Order: sequence, then C-alpha cells, then structure tokens
Amino acid sequence: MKVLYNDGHVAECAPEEELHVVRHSAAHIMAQAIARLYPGTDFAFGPATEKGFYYDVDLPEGVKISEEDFPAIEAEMAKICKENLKFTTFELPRDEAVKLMEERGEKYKVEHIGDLDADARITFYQQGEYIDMCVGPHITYTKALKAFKLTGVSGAYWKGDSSNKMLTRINGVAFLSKQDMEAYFKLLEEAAKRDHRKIGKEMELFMFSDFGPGFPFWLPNGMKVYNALKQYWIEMQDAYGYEQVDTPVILSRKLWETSGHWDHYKENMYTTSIDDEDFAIKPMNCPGACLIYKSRPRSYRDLPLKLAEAGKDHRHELKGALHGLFRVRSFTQDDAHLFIRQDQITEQVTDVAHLITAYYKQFGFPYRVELSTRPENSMGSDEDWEAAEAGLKQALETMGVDYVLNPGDGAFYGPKIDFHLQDCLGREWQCGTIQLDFQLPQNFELEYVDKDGSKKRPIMIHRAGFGSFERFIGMLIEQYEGKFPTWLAPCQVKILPVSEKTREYSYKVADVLRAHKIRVKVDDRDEKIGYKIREARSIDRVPYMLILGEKEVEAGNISVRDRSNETVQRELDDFIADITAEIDERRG
RNA sequence: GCCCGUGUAGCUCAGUCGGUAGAGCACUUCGUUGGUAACGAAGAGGUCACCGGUUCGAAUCCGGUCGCGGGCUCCA
Repeated sequence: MKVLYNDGHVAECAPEEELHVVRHSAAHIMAQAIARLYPGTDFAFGPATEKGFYYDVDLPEGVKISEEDFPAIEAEMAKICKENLKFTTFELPRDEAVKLMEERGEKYKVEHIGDLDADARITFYQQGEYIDMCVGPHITYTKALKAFKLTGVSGAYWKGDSSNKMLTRINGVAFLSKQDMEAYFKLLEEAAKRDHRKIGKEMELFMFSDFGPGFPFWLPNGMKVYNALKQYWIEMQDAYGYEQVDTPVILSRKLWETSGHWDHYKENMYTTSIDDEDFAIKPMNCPGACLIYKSRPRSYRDLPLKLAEAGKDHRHELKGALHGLFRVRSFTQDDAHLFIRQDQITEQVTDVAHLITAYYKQFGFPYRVELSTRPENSMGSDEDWEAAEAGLKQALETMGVDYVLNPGDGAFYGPKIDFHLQDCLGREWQCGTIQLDFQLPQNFELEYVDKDGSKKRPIMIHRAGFGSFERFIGMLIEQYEGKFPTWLAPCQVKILPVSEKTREYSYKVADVLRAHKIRVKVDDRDEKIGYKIREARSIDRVPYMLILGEKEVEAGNISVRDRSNETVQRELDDFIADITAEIDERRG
C-alpha cells in the first residue's frame, strides 16, 4: 500500500504498518466528518491504537454525541471516502504553525505545539477542507479507507490528567477489508463468551449484591474452585520455603499512621471506631507482617524471613473502576512479605520471580513484565535505590525474562516488577508484583543483629503472584472458558442415571467416588438422558459424566463420557485410579 | 469520581402513540421410565431498580438516587 510521509514523498510502506496507517487516517477522516456535522468542534488527540483509532474532541457548547449519532457520522465518513480526497502534507515553522491553528480555532493543537521540543518539525496533513497537525504517515487518497465502524463514545481527560477538562472520545475500528472487519467482530463475539462474569453466573461460581457493590460473594461451586486453588497455593508456599501467618482485619489507626497509610491512603480505607478509638479495616497486610517481625529480636541468621498470608483486604475503589472479579473492594491477596538483607536482593527476587512464573506456567498464561524504577518524590537514599534497581534487573536478566522498563513508575518506597495477564478481550490486569520496600522497615524501626553484633535494617519484599484469589480465578475462568482442569473443576464427575431405575446404583457409585475425595454430583432429576448430558456439558462444564443405565447396573460398571464426547464403558476402580492420577498430576 | 449508555419474572429478552405486563428457559404439580446436546401438559411467578414530578392516567415523558456495562482517571 502506498502511503504519504510527512516529507512529502509517497512510498510503499511495510505490510505490518499498513493497518496502523489506515487506522490513523480513519481518525482524520472521522474528524473531518465531525467537523462538517458539528462546526466549531475542537480537536485534541486522534491516534491509531492497537485495535482501531479514536479522536478526543471538544464539542461546541451544548452539543453531545452519543451512539445514536454514529450512523450519521459514519455516513459522512463514507461520503468523504467516496469523494476520494487527496491527502497532502506540508511543514510550517513554529510561529506560522501556531498562527494557522489559532486561525482555525484549534486551541488544543496550539497547546500541543507548546509542548513540543524547540527543534521539532511541525507537519500537517490535509484532505479536502480538513487540516490536522500530524506526523503521519497517511493513506494517499480517502478511498483507501475501505472498512471502518464507530464502536463507542466515552469521556477522556485532556492529556490524561483528571484535573483537566473531560473531552469526548469517539472510538472506532478500521481494517484493510470488510472481511477482516467481519472476522474481527466475530472474534469479539466469541471472546465475550469467555467473559468470567457471564460464566460465573451460568456456573453459579460467584455473585454480587446491590447491598455491597464490588464485594464478591462466593457461591458453593466457586468456593470449590477457590479451595482447590488455595490448596495449590499452600503447597507452593511450602515448596518455596514460606511460612504462613494470618493478621487481623481491623487494626488501630495508630498502626496505619506508623505505616504511613493513613497519610497516603486514608480516602481508600474503610474506618470504624471501637471504644472511642479510630480503627481501620486493612487495605493491605504489610503492617501486620511488620508487627510479627518486630515481636521478637531477629538475627541475620533468621533472614530471609518469608511470611506468606492469604490476607483479606478491603479498599474503597472508585465505583467506576469496579469490574467483575478483576476489580473489587474486598479480596484475598496471595500475599507474602520477605524480610531480607541487602546482599540477598537478587537471590530472593529471583526466587520470587521463579515462583510467580511457575504459577503462570501451571495455567498456561502468557504474561508481560514491567520493571518500574524510582519516581520523582521517592524516599530512601540513592545507594539503596541503585542497589535495589540493579538487584531487580539482574534477577530478570539471569532468568532470561523479557521486560519493559517503566522509568519513574515505581512506588515511592521502592522499585517493583509487575506481571500483567490479559483478559478475554485483551485488557491487561496486573496480577503478579514484586515490590522492594525501604520505607516500611524504617517506619516500624525493624532491625536485625548482624554477624558483628551491630543492628541493621532489613529490606522488605512485598509479593503476590495471583494478585488476588478473586482476580486470578476470574482469569482462570476466562482462560479455560469455565472448562477447568479436573483438579480445579467445581464438579469433577457428574453422574447421570438414565432413568429412575438406576438412581440407587448412581448414589452408590457417587459414595464410592466421594470416599476417594472426588467432587461428584448426581443429576437425579426426572429428565431424559440427552437433556442431562446437554446441561452437564454446556452449563456445568464437567470434565467427566458417568452415564448409568440398566446396562451398567447389570455389568456392575460405568460408562464414562469425557470432554471429547467419547463414551467408554469401563470398571469403576480403573476410572478412579485414572482420575486420581490426573488430579495428582498437577503437583508434578 | 468523570463521560456515554443501560435497568421489565431466577436467567435471556419483547413491550408500538402514555391507557395497570408478555415470551422462551428455569421453578412447582401431573403424566411419562427414558441410552448420549432440549419428553408432554398444566400451574405459579412482576411495587416494570428506587424516590419525586408532569398527566384524568406513567414500565413508557422529565428530574434525582442507586446498580450494571463500555471508557477516562485511579490502583499508594
């Protein structure tokens, strides 16, 4: 595809860049359509994105765009494409660029010019009457935009700063062909079927109530998944040398003042009073861990001290941020705090990273890693920060983990490594985190006695791998589309009597399975076998069904139907041996 | 918290111009005793999220609150 670069030359662009160019041009064409339909609109940023494009616009006073207006905008865009306007480009010196944008009333573009480096080239693209400040490249004629659709409208703050004006963001998608676009919407439809909120309802895993927005309820089925995951978690903590603790959910305000949370985080904490004293419900578990550390003198020989806690935290998240199990107001972190010496940073961070990546490997999650370094208003000495950042970096590099550097995005108390997983629609959620902390040991005056008898301050590592059991189970639901591996499945075996005549036999088989700690249900309803199979498969999503009719009663065996829909008649003992081995296998 | 949308039976949804509410599934009962993705019939089930307003009359129109969805911001 030929594209127009901002020095005016036209050339074939790399195939992998075509889509990006088309989407970017679609944003310009949409802007042109909006300018025609809503004169006086001011344009802010309008880039191509991973999936499509958007334009942030400041509409004239009193004008509002909603999805109802999309057909008209799309029609105008189609008209512009049909007009087959030529894209042209030109460059202006800064003062003339400002003048041009001022003449056209583009105050956001003028402000943006002010943000550009003094030596930056300021280039423009024009198609028909529409001019946009832009680095390009773009398609050469509007006809080259062949497939697009507007997908949504939302608010977005100018420059992403919530103290700035909220602009109207209009989102769209664009593709090289109509077929590609259809395939995309089909894919979206398929992805929506994996949504953990939908599957959670169907399988009765969890629920929410208007009496507690953002506070999840675990239903019996979900609790079985939760407990199986928790058991796995406990085994992994044991294997990696953690000891488990549990700390109180409600603690005095004085503790939160010591930790610094009261100053930094008060608005997000739920508070109460007990005997006329202020208390807060914990938003995190670290102060409790610090109290345990401090409960007796510690020697350098005790370090690293690795305390794991499946701690239930409550945070008053903004209601607009709540999202199924992914963003909730009460959740159980798979937390741990490691108290270490400075010389143990690399070794311990590596150990934690191994644990976290072992989880993701277990469940087959692809992940993305970010290393965030010292922010502007941070606490601690330069040496501490340098040692900590070097330690994190070295750990990632020796493990051969690819990561993105996020300079200045660390916490004020230390640098961190974050692990991000994707949901069914490709949205990223932070699950794993490894955070170094110099601040809390100082606030709590934590110490250990070193070899030479001197008192030293330990460093803390906060870490989580799932993020929270809630978030991680949400991810698992989407990962497996509810079809959990047998060891996690809420119901591992569903027994389907063919008729009432084989109910008793079914109960007996169920008892034997239960005695082997297999999670089993008997569908003893007065329904036909086809009906029961349909539901066991499409709703319960069980790994195994046992179909028990008179044939099986006579032979004293069972018919097993698995997820591949193959049915095999076999001995109960053999099946138990196989399923037990399958459940145990994940430990290997 | 902000922007846009949305809220009708347990679930998924229909409900035209404002005239007191409908389907399928699920549920209960009865019949049916079944063989690998929906057996038949009947019944029951709703303060149309909530509060207020307009109107002779509101699920429907208007305002507010709450919840939910998509984004923005936030996630120390």
